[in-house]
Amino acid sequence: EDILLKLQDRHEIIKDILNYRQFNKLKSTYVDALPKLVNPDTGKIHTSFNQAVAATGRLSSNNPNLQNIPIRSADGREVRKAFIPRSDEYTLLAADYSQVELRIIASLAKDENMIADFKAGQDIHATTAARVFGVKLEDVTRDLRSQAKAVNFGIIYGQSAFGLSQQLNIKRGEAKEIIDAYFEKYASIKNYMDEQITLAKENEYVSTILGRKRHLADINSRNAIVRGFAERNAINAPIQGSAADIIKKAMIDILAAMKAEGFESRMLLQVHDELVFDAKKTEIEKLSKLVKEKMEQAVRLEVPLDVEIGMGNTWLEAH
DNA sequence: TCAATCACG
DNA sequence: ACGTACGTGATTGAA
Repeated sequence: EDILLKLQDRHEIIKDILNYRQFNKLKSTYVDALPKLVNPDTGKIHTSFNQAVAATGRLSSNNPNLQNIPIRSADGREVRKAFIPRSDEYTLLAADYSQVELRIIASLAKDENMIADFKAGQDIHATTAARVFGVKLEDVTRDLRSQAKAVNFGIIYGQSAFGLSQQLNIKRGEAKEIIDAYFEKYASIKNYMDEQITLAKENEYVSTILGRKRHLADINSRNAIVRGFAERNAINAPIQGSAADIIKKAMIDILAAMKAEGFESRMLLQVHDELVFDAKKTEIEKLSKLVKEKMEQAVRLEVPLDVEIGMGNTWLEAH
């Protein structure tokens, strides 16, 4: 798909190929498959959540996977509208962590610039653009913000100048300049990343904030390619895994409180940084407050955690 | 059984 | 010179 997108101007058939593939995916994986999975006894689709599959400590979902229901494309969003509350006495409530992985890296790295921006409630991709491109916050264009966003995401995964250049369709030299500027402005993040790799090489594992380990057997490999993968895992796993720790603790705290206080609402789904509830309308106010509080207070970081709550008659509307 | 593809965070 | 951004699951079609 990446390659076809880059070649789109070179032949008129490319858009049709991509379009066909998109519809084929939506039809086979969701539109045709999901209705067959409705349990006749409950009238609902029931998924499984796996606790010991993902190497970082995330949950995964299968039979069917309800963690990859479409949302990015307009046609895909039609599928999401099919997910609705149990009855008209209920509504769907979605609670999302905002920028949780960037908050975690800011906190773990103790990066004063990024911590200050999160504490001030700033638009983090915009402030990154201002710092990296050396412009005033009010002069950050849509394009600069979008580039800064790509860098922020790339950093979490240990992306190289080559990877960023491919992502942004720019020259490798330009990508290198952007990354150099980033690490100049966010020096603590560079230090943190180097530290994780050093720790990994010493211990053959890295750890999350709540102590989960990811073993990295290949971290001292003499094969540079194999080692490179392990080094990117050493950077990413503590971040992705700490986010998983945080939402898991929040889920436990929420469930305990809901039980103690006799809620009829139900926790339905977890999608990595989001929880979805079938919320009894009479409980909405109490439930939103409870969920937001438990998610934001699950752990104490150097920056506040921020949770956005939405409600609606479909899963799409709840966002 | 495996690779390719593409849906999500 | 090498390859180049992390983590998943479902579907399809060839081997």
